[in-house]
Amino acid sequence: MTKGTETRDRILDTAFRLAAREGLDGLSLAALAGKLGLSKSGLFAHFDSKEELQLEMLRVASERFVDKVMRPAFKHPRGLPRVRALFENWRRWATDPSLPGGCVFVAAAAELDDRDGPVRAYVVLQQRGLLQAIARAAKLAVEVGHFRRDLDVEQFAFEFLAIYLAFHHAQRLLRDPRAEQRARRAYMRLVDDAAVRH
Amino acid sequence: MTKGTETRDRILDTAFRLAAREGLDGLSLAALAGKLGLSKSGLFAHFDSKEELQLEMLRVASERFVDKVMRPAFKHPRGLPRVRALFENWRRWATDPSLPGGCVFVAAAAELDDRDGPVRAYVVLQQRGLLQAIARAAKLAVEVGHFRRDLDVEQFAFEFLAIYLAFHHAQRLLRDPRAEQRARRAYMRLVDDAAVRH
DNA sequence: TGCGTTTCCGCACGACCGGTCGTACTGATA
DNA sequence: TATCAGTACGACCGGTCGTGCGGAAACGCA
Repeated sequence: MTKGTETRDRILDTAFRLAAREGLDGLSLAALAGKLGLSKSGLFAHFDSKEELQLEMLRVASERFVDKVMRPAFKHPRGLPRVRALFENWRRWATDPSLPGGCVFVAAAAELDDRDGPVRAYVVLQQRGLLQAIARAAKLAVEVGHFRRDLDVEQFAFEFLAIYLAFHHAQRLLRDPRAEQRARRAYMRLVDDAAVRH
Repeated sequence: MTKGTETRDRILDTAFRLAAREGLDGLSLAALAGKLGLSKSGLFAHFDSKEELQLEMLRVASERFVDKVMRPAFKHPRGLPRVRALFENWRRWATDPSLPGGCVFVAAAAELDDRDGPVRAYVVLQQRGLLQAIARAAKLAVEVGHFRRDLDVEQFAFEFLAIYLAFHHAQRLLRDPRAEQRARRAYMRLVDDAAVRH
């Protein structure tokens, strides 16, 4: 039991890294097995299908995301500090040098947007949850008095996500050295606008 | 020569539509040939390699983009009307029902962000040009007195693109019926902030 | 009408795809 | 010691991928 789950974890971890670079489809069983020093069939002993592997890998990615972005942010006090932590953690997530290849979910989102099936459904769920979490943090910032009372928190979440996507785009595709600065300025503008008028 | 270029155009047009749905890699010669009523080899007679086909297809996509988004926008008077037209045309481009599958460049951007080669180089060039065009339109809006003089027009372009990417995300992946409204509100906030204080 | 070029097809290739097969070694249980 | 689930192996399946080649049909000009 021990050895099995350990190998399974290794598989999912490697799959996670590989998928960030190659995408969900680009992740081939042969390449994954090769990188693991495993045979394709040895790999397959742990999963019923490639789709199941993709799903499990995305679940692992979600856990990591929660561990690295959400949970640490929610340890900061409600309101602006927490929103700021969310932004910084998230920005770091997209450029984590130990996890090269950018954000799996950004890649998956583009790949899956016109398809159907359980993998797409999972990514949609994850992204909706993410938007809700941002909106919740914004709502708390309203309640705590950092943001104005008439703030549309879902609109806030939409624009928050927008900054992240553009940052990812500028950083990974365009390799713009000013990407981080641009994202931070956009974030400041967003937060300034949401803040209570003084 | 006539028949040949005509077929070539048909190929590129169909490739363009297909690639929007399937991505650059997902676009397979067999599927493309099938949709064209051509054999794979007959199709291949027009291109030296798949990579060349991808490049040519992207060039066609760029032309279409210029035709449908940029050129009509630049017929509007300088300043706010032109910026607004840019936004509306672009939004329409991403949801054009006659071109299903979303924006090719968004799909390509996610696929190519970690690779190298001429296709990636072309997409990067195209995206940089796009950002420059937005920045130029913003600069004209400054000169015309619609935007404030201290506006960072490149920052404006970054945030303009951000809204588009988030709109694409919300529309195509999340299928959020409020996507358009969200994008428009974000646009208004961006333009309000860029406008001259009164 | 005839001829040369353009355009396309049939066919085959090697590589790789996701997936299955029977097999064998391991360590825990009985 | 016998049994058996867990784990991994190498060989192999049918299929699809991009690509190359030789020839036939259609075209455009004389």
